[in-house]
Amino acid sequence: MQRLRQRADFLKAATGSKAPAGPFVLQAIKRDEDGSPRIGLTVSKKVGTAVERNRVRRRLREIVKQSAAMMRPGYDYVLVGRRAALQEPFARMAAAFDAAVRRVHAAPAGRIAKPAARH
RNA sequence: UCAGUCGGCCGGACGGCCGCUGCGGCACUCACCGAAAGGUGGCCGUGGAGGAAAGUCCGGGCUCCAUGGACAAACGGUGCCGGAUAACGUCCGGCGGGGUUGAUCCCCGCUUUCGCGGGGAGAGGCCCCAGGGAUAGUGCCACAGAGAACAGACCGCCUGCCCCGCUUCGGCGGGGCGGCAAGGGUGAAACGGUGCGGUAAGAGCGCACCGCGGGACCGGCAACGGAACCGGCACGGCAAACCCCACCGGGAGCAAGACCGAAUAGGGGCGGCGCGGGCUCCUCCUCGCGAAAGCAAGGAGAAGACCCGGAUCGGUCCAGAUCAGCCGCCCGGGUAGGUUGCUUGAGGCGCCGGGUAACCGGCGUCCCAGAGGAAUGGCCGUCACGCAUGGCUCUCGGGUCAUGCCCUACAGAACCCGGCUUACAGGCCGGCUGAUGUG
Repeated sequence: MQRLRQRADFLKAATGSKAPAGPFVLQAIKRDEDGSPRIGLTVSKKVGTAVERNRVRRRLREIVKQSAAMMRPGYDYVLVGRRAALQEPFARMAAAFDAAVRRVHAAPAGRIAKPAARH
């Protein structure tokens, strides 16, 4: 899984479709070519101290690893960590990520995808 | 054994599955991304957070910039002495001062004695000290109080002298001239403290003890300590107010710096094209001379080469300055981006030696994180530890079992070292002090 490293890639992904969940926000955008999917993680200082930010980053990265098959080639994904990712049970977070990937591809680019039938 | 305090150390262990990243080896010379520089991708082995990685408060290394050298000025910092160190505001050893506790000793009063009360000195323990200079100068010392830095007499005390009244002739009361600074009161601080003598009352006026100032000489590398003797006692505090003295300091920081290097814009050079003018070869027309070849004049068109060039500024000229179309190639600077700097270092460990110690020396041995939208992890099992609840037991301190929780406190390297400061669940070791128990 390739990672995003350039600031320009992150800014471009922010203009794509978005899927907010509790512990994170998923953004996705189609690239010009059909290479393997790329993923970037954003965990700002608002989330907490360096220790907490690192932990959020690691848990999100692990979820991405487990659900790598769902991601489509030619897409760039950016995962914005939220503070809830510190405490959320791992299995629930993984399920939320799978749902977010589906939502982000169902919605037209530029629109915010609503959570599907929240109950 | 427990408590307090000081110092040092550790800060979950083992295992399974799946990953990340540095290095080494082997494959691949292939695929992908990129204009390029360069990057990504396989398998095996191996390394992979801290005592504070934190705050960024000091000190260095390293890099670039500035600077002719030295000194001074300015600004900032440090400030007892000696040592350690690359250096420090750090560390070690020593000295001094203050606070608290206080063994012991001294003085005075009462007491037959035992002893009681008041005052003073003070070994030792613990804690604190921005601990140079107040005779270099300037400034400040509020309020209260009579008087506060060449200080004072409000209340008060005194019958020494004078006057008045009374008198039981002892004196008493009032006023004045004077004397005093002991007591009251104010204050952070009142021209040393306590006691005795002395006196009208008092006062270092005299004396004892204590304090204070000077001090030959002695000890110590020094800070400083001791001290014969002298002086009846003065010379206040604040430098964390300015200031003076001594010493130290150029600035910015790995986003330092070095190398590679697009697109676009801009810079320089070379070449070409285009525009205007001049001259001319040439072509055509008209006319003249000539027998002809040809010569000559005018007009029109016009290729190549050559020469000159425009605009603005300035009254004009010269000189000058600035600006100036299109295309191609080359060059240099440089942005994004990439690579590097990047981990072997005032390094860790062990032994020996020196030193009270901080620390230093010698020998041996080891290589111990190097990311970059930022690796060092995710999930799980067992055990240990902790907490909560419940059961059982019980010598009432605990022990044991089950379940649950946190799967752990503070906290995540960002160029590298030495310190300081701050945060920290729980645990281990040692020194000192005290209490208790046993022999």
